[in-house]
Amino acid sequence: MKYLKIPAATITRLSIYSRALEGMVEDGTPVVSSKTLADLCGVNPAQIRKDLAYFGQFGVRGVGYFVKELLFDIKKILGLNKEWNLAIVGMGNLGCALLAHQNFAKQGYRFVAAFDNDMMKVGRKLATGLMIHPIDELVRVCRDTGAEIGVICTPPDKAQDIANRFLEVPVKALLNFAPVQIQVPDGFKVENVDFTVKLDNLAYHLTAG
Amino acid sequence: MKYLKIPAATITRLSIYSRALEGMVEDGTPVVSSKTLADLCGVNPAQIRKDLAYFGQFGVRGVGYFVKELLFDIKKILGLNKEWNLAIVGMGNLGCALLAHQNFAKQGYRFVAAFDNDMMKVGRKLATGLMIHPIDELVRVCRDTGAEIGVICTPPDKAQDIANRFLEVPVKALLNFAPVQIQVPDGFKVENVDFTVKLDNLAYHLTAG
DNA sequence: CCTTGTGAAAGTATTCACAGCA
DNA sequence: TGCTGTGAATACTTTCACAAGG
Repeated sequence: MKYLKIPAATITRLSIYSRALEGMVEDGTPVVSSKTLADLCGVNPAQIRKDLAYFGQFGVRGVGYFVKELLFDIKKILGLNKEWNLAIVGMGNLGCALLAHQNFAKQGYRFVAAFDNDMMKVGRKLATGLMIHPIDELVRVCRDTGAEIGVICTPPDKAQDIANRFLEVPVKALLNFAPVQIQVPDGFKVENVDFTVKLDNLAYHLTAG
Repeated sequence: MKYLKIPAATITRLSIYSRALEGMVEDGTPVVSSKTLADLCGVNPAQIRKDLAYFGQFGVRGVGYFVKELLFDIKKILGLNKEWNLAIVGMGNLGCALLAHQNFAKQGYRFVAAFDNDMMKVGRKLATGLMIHPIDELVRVCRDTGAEIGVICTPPDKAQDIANRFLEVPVKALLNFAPVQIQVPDGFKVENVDFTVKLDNLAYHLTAG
């Protein structure tokens, strides 16, 4: 496997392919062509083949891809052949909902630490058995629990400060639900989840599209 | 304003610019250069100028952009000079958290209808005064309440069926939190919010990057 | 002198089209 | 024959670089 810069969009699509493949495993579909998978994921078949080509050869000419094998290979590419430990900050409505959400666990993401600055919440035990810590203890608790990915669910004005604490752990990857752009040094990575940005796209589409 | 196909990425960035500009309005910053705004949003200054150029001329040479004016103009471009009515389906942890979330209201998005198939939930009144309806009533209630954007928070296997009902209303824009690709006809638009896709990106970065 | 607005250039990403192989 | 793997072609995006203008 020779080195080559992989487009970020390719990684995102691999993730989407894996969702579709998981569905096929459940249905018992043994083999799939790039055409069929493409239709399911709303992309061009050549796109799928190109995306996979960055990492090797996974198919059989004239046949297609073996679903289970391909899923396994994609998960391995993405680094999902291990569990990842998450630490979450901001136990408001959204934070609590994320903690309880089944999808994370299903995909191998596990919450190992939770934080909030509200003294009414600190010390409370969650349904999962997780205890809420004050934010001052973030660095220590993250180190103790082996947190690898930080999830930020605080109001926007707190987000950068929380991020800075994570950098100190160091936790090198952040999932940010606050509607601000977080600044991090090279080597760290932030993914933003901003619902209202998506809604704005829809609003634009309804207005102009 | 001459016609030209606008990149989807441009719309997403406009939305991000508007978040930064909102912050500046609060701080009382009167004027901003493309350079400063770019640093704040993590993009190239020329990118900002190009994005805006699709829609007209908004700046003053040698000076920059008047923050309030630019924010107003961007919001108008995005179609945010009106309120948008949302209908949400699936009142689990996530659905309830979204309903309660302040950001939506702040950005001019208002929930006007809520649905669930769980008979324990149907008929319950939420804190916002909203009543949970059974999904069979989706088409009627959406028409009555003037819902314009549908929000799907159901498990993945229900998502396409819900989408089909929305199409019938017709609600032409959907925000989908279920980790499946939803198929819709031309003219309809779906935006996906999949946390685990974002997490997979982070996992890849931690593994390979 | 500073910063916008914008053609032209560079850089990326996607799609085509077909050779290669089961 | 059918579908993958992939170079070549196309399309799209971003960045550069500078003229225009307060």
